Amino acid sequence: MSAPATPARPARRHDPGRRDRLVDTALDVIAERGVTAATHRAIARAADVPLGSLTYHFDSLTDLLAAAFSRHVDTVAARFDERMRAAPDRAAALEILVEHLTGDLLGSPRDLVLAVELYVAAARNPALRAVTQDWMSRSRRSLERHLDPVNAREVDALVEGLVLHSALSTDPMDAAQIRSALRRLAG
Amino acid sequence: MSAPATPARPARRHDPGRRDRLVDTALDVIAERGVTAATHRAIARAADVPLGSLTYHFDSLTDLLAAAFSRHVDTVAARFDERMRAAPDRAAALEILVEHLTGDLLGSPRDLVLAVELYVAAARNPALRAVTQDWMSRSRRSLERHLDPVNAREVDALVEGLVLHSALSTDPMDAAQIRSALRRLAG
DNA sequence: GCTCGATGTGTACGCTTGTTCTCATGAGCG
DNA sequence: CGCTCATGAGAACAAGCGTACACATCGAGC
Repeated sequence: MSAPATPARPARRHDPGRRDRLVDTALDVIAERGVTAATHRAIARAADVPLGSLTYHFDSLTDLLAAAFSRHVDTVAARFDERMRAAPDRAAALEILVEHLTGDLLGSPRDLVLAVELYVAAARNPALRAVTQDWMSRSRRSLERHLDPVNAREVDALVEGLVLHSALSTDPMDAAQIRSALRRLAG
Repeated sequence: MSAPATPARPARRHDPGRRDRLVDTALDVIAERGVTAATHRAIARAADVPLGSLTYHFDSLTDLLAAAFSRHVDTVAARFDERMRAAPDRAAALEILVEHLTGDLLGSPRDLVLAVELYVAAARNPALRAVTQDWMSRSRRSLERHLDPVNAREVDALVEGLVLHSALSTDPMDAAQIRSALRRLAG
């Protein structure tokens, strides 16, 4: 046998789009095991690429994490803004927000975890704080399509708290409770 | 000279209360440099004790961090509950809450940072999640002295979100805004 | 078809980490 | 006093980390 039937690694020389794939894989690792476990080696293993490949494509681990979070924020913020833009009026906007919270966010543990992990990472890493602030400002701007700036800020804070509670508490609030609270605060 | 004039370390053999001091020092390190920087060595250096002393007094680093956060939660929760207990009625309770948020929490970066660091640590460490849940439930119970359970929960979520925003955002809300939002939600 | 620069690979280095281990010490008790 | 054992001290270890680097490989332009 000059060539093994099933090589352990497919010898992926010339792998265009690897950079992109690394960003996605990094996000997966963060979601599954947390930002502190998102090491070069863990991401390399998950993406099935050699260790050196990471430092070739990204100057540092922080760069890679920033790229990953940045992509995630882009995705979520764009989706949210699209929905808010489609709302005909304030009442509809609030209902969409409830749907967004209870359906998407609380429904998919992944996004919830990623949100908290971003807070975590940003709390100590200045390079990632820019991503968090981008997220906060885009979220607020979306809300401002139907709420005045001050109110948008209040609602945003409540949403952030609900997310945190849902992630860390044992018994999260249900859709009806969230709707009721949002209506009162946005009243 | 058989004995140096100023020994680098006072040879603190028999140091009763060292365990307590280690817990406090751990909290200081967490507040100043974050929970990820709170290593055995960092805490030992800050407390001016040898490295081995930490694993002697605490089975593991997690144990030490849990003890530290637990003590902090005790302090803050007790202080908060005392104030809420002293409130004659609902309106006064809300005002005290505003004071608590704007004065104590947002006034002292230390408590704010510790709150976020606890979220961070609990997000990944199951042993610390118990401390977070203890904090959340005590905070809610204090609020329930003047608010019904459902409302207490809503207010608690808003407070959590406000804390997070204050810690990570560039322009925190002022006391008047916070008061207004709390009044509306607790209405 | 050859060269050259971009990309991929694998190893190594220096460092920090949590934890363990052995030995020294001295306070409390008979 | 003398014993004993909880406590203190400091060195050591294995593991994991980010990063750097030397070498292989291949696509594209001449």
